[in-house]
Amino acid sequence: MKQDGKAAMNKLKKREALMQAGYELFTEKGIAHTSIADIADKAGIGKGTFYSYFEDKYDIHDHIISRKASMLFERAQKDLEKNTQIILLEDQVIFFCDHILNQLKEDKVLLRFIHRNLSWNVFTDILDNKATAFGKNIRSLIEIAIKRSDVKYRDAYGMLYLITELLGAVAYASILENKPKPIDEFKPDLFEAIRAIMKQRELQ
Amino acid sequence: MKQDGKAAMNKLKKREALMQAGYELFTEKGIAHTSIADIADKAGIGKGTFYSYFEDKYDIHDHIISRKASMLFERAQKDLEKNTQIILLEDQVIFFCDHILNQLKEDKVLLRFIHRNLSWNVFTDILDNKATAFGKNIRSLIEIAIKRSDVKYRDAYGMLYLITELLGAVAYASILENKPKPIDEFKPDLFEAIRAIMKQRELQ
Amino acid sequence: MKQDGKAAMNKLKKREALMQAGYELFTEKGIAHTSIADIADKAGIGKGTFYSYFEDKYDIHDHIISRKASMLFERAQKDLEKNTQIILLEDQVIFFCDHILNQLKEDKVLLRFIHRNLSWNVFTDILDNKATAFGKNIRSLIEIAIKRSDVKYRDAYGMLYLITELLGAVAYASILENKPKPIDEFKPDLFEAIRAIMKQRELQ
Amino acid sequence: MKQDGKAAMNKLKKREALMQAGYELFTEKGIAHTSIADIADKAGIGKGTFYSYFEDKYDIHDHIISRKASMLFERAQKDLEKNTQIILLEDQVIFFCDHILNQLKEDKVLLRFIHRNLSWNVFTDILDNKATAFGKNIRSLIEIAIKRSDVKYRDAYGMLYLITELLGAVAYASILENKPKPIDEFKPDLFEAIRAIMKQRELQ
DNA sequence: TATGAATGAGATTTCATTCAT
DNA sequence: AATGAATGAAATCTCATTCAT
Repeated sequence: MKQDGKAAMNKLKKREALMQAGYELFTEKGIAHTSIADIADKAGIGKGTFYSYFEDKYDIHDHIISRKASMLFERAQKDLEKNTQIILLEDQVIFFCDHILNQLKEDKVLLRFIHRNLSWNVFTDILDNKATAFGKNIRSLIEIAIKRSDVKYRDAYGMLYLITELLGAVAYASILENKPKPIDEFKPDLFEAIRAIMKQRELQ
Repeated sequence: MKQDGKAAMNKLKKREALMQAGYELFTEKGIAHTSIADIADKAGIGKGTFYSYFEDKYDIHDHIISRKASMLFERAQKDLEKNTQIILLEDQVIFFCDHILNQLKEDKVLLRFIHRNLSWNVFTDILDNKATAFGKNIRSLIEIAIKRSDVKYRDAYGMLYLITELLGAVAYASILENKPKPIDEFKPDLFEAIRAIMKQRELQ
Repeated sequence: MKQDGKAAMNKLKKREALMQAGYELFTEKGIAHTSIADIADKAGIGKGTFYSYFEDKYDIHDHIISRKASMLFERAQKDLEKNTQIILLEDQVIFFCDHILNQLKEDKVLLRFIHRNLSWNVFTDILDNKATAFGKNIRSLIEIAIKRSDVKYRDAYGMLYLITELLGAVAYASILENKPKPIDEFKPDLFEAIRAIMKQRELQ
Repeated sequence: MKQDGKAAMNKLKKREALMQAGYELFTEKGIAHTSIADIADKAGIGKGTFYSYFEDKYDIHDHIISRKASMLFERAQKDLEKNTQIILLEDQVIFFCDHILNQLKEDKVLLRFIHRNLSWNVFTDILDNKATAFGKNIRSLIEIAIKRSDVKYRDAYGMLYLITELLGAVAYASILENKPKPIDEFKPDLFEAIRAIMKQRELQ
């Protein structure tokens, strides 16, 4: 196990390269038509080497989803922090959702990738993910926001989960296929729905 | 035209056998690990014969989804029609959702199968599906319900789609993994969210 | 399972071709350096087809051993039947052993192949093998020989097994490496040893 | 020359560890399904380091066989020396064989390992093996025994080889599978066969 | 000297698809 | 029309060997 810093760094880089290659290929061709050889080739890494990093293509797929979804949330969180004038939790949630929809609209490849791959497990993974660029994980940031909020909500986490799922479920068809409407027309509906859900969970 | 009734019946039976076999295998092992040979074998049909019924495993998969989701909706619709005392559209929607959740709770195999497979396309397919047991398709039934309702809603179809997606997105983790809560505890939250969404879309 | 004669015949021929190819390759290069592709190629059969006949290369290897050892015994048995003037069971056994050694001396490839692969299981397989060219299996022929013999032996089958093992154990080094002596010099020793073993098991 | 005693000891220990690991793995999974990585891992030694001790897995396999077979013979020889009252060479041989069978009965792993791996070459290797715990090698001990014996045998070494082979050929199926009989029932037969072989080679 | 990450040749294995029967 | 044997491309996966550290 004696591993100097350089070697460890190199391993991380290779892992990164594999995930990036996998991400591109999975979105281009789908997991069914992507082979491990494809991924290794694109990453500039030997085929056999793949197996010291991931078990199989489903394993790397899972890891990429967590990673990508984390980044999505992190970026939204980061920008939210900059907008210190948004005070109400309800407004913060809407800002967050809007931010994510905008990211997905800009990065349709990403959208195609995480589509229908958000789940409760991934959601909690993200919340607790220590491997973020921030010092703090997202869960603790959310906790702070909930605490600071004057308005309190019944089971706030459950509520956020519900909202996340709704967002994920709806984004794909709207952004990529304009169904039932193009995302910019759909947003008002969606945000109203989200506000309605939150309102109805307000305590007192 | 030289196809007698018996032969046609036989063809239908084989198609049925293939779909049932596919349904079981896809649920057990996932589409990635199910081969056409597996399906044909389980259906007791020659491998080559598969191709006279479906193009490939993705084709049969799509058909099974439509079929299963249709049945899910049909049963709920049927029971709804029996309960003539439920008059408000909002209550009808809740009844419908509850019915579907109950079905999925009883038939976890079905849940596992349709999980992540509902989409706008499937949704509209179902609405227009002529191959139902009813004389009328579901869309026309919904149209009638909307027309009869005293309360009118902004973009009723979009609203129903939203609700469907929310339902599908949330059912899996709740029923199978009790996350974030067991479905029976989660239902009140969910139904309140749905009512909130509807309320906020009421016209006038 | 409806398989006409022609198709069944064809399957048998393919099986035969695979076994012959396997036999040649295993003796040329050893099992470790023979791949399934090699075998299929040499047999003029698709690589994938191999798997409808045998599980893996160890499976076909076992089948070839049984087959080849059977043939070895069958030929010896056949020639023994022709020599009706050899009456004593002891002489028949020696004739049998001599015949086998001669066959192995002539067919060193075969020797190399069955070397250290005779075991009690293979031995009994051979005795009961119905798939011989004869109408009768070897066991029943031996039974007849034992019954006819005036001299009776204690546990005749165990005795034959012992002799077979001794023969198999010794043949390789002697025929192929002249160790401890060339086979023709070694035979007298060996046959005397066999006669000694038999003598000492005579009853009465 | 700059190799101090400690380093040399360490090398020996590693060699030992590799052989022990190889022994266990070869017995468990067979040589075909054991990789060099497996052996090095189990020995707690780097994969690359394997190559400073052995050429490949066949090389280490050979060394283990010699080693294990040597130990088997050595132990039998040692105990034979203690029993000074066994005077006749024939009795000594039987004692020796009995001792070996008992060892194999107690150590079925060892039996499984050396099964089908005894050969004339291994036999002579053992006889001349200088790397035994004794000061003297086994061959010289046997020579002494032969010289001392009043009864003389035709080609004594060839005779011993024959007996060794018979023993090896028969031990496996009898001890592990009780075929054709459990070893304790089979022993009388076997020993009588051995005595018969020896008797018949007595000179004068 | 020892290590183990990396390699890629080559082995095994799967399976969609064809096609003679 | 139905079959399932045959195919071989392409996938997965293994592992002996090298070599920078």
